[in-house]
Amino acid sequence: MSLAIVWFRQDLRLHDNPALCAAMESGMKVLPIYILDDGNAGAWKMGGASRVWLHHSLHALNESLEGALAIFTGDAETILLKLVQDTGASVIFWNRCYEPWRIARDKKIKSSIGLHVATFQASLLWEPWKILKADQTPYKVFTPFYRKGCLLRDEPRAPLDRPKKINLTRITSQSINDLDLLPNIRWDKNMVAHWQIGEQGARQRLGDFLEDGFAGYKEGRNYPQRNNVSRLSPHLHFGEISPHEAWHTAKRYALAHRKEQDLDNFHSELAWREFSHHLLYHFPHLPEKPFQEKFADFPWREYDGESLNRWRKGLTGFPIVDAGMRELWATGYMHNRVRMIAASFLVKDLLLPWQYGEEWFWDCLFDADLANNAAGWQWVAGCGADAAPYFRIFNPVTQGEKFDPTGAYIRRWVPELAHLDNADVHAPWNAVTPPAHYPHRMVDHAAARQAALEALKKIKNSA
DNA sequence: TGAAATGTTGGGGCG
DNA sequence: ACGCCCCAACATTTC
Repeated sequence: MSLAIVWFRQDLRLHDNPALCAAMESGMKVLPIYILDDGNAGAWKMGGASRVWLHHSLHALNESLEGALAIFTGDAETILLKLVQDTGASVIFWNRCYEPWRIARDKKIKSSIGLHVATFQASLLWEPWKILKADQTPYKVFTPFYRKGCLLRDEPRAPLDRPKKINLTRITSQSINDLDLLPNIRWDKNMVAHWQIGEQGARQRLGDFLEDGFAGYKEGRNYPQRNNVSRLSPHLHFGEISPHEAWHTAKRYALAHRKEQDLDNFHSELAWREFSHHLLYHFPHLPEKPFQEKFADFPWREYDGESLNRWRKGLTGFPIVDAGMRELWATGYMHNRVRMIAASFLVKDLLLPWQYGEEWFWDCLFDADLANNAAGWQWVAGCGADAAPYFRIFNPVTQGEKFDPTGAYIRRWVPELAHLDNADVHAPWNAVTPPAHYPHRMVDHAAARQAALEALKKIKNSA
């Protein structure tokens, strides 16, 4: 009986897994594998938090596969060539990935492996190369991308069922623990307690979100202390649940509960994820270089380790910024509204290059995703496609008052401020007795805003 | 998926 | 009664 290899990558699930289904339908025995391929990732080797998540997610997947998941580490091409030779496998199935380095690597493998490779769409709702404007160039603005490019095409396919019985085969390989994904200093333990990692947890999370937080999503998703965001991002990144599943399950729920408005907004957020991947696919330098070329001359401040560290550790003296940075440190996640505020502070108040923030998020976020992270940072910095205009500068006090009106989010993550009343919790320097153990604000926002606008003038008129 | 500065309007206090 | 000022509330413009 011939053998099919199913190469799991960013699709660590059994439900709605087209590569796995195709392998099943082939009637062959199935060898499921995972390869940790750091060498080919270049500068974008997985960050610390991502590795922790991966460790647990692989364990969960392996359990679903009755312990049959074979583990390898090293150059994927070398490993696959040897594996095919050793096992006599006759076909490889995988679901497509979209980071530039993975595309290049997979393309190379396809041409060198010498046997049939079947690849599938599983991580995106629309393939980036299919969504083009009439002139065959990629969209650079979200709304037409989504409304004309995506919505006017076919609706995303319905998710596939989990295969009932998989004809698994086992080989000896490394174990997941050999991958050394957990840190030596165990900072990860409290972080993972906030999550249920793995396919089961991902499906549970979607269900809980629909029950507890979907109604009022449109409005509530901006308020970090509320339950109105899905928190699916790490699960989606690792493919523990597919975007198709999220799209259709939310739709079913929304139609049954008359929540069409919230559905539109939730779908639109899934589409922002599509848009980020679309941009990265068509503009592979997105993680390194400003999308708008004139920003190459932007007068960023010199590297300043002291300021950068205060931002990283949540010691800027601006409560909403510090709360976000500490939420990130403690949970591997930050609410989206707060990401925008904290990111804006780094690039506009501190005038430090967005790439510094991108690197920190890459290392700390459980949902660290090359496309989303790069597109998000460029958006905030004002140098991205369809970006916020540079002069749109967030005021951390105003944003805090608007989106955390009771200060509940700030009090949760910055306990030094918990005793302040609502009038002072967003601007503790105004308190009659400022908190003793909280840093004074590291910049004057009004002055920092002026400096940022000054800096903008230097590039405004260049092409 | 901003905020601040500037402009406009209209009600009320007051001489 | 009337004009004037003040200023909150809202709208528009600018960065």
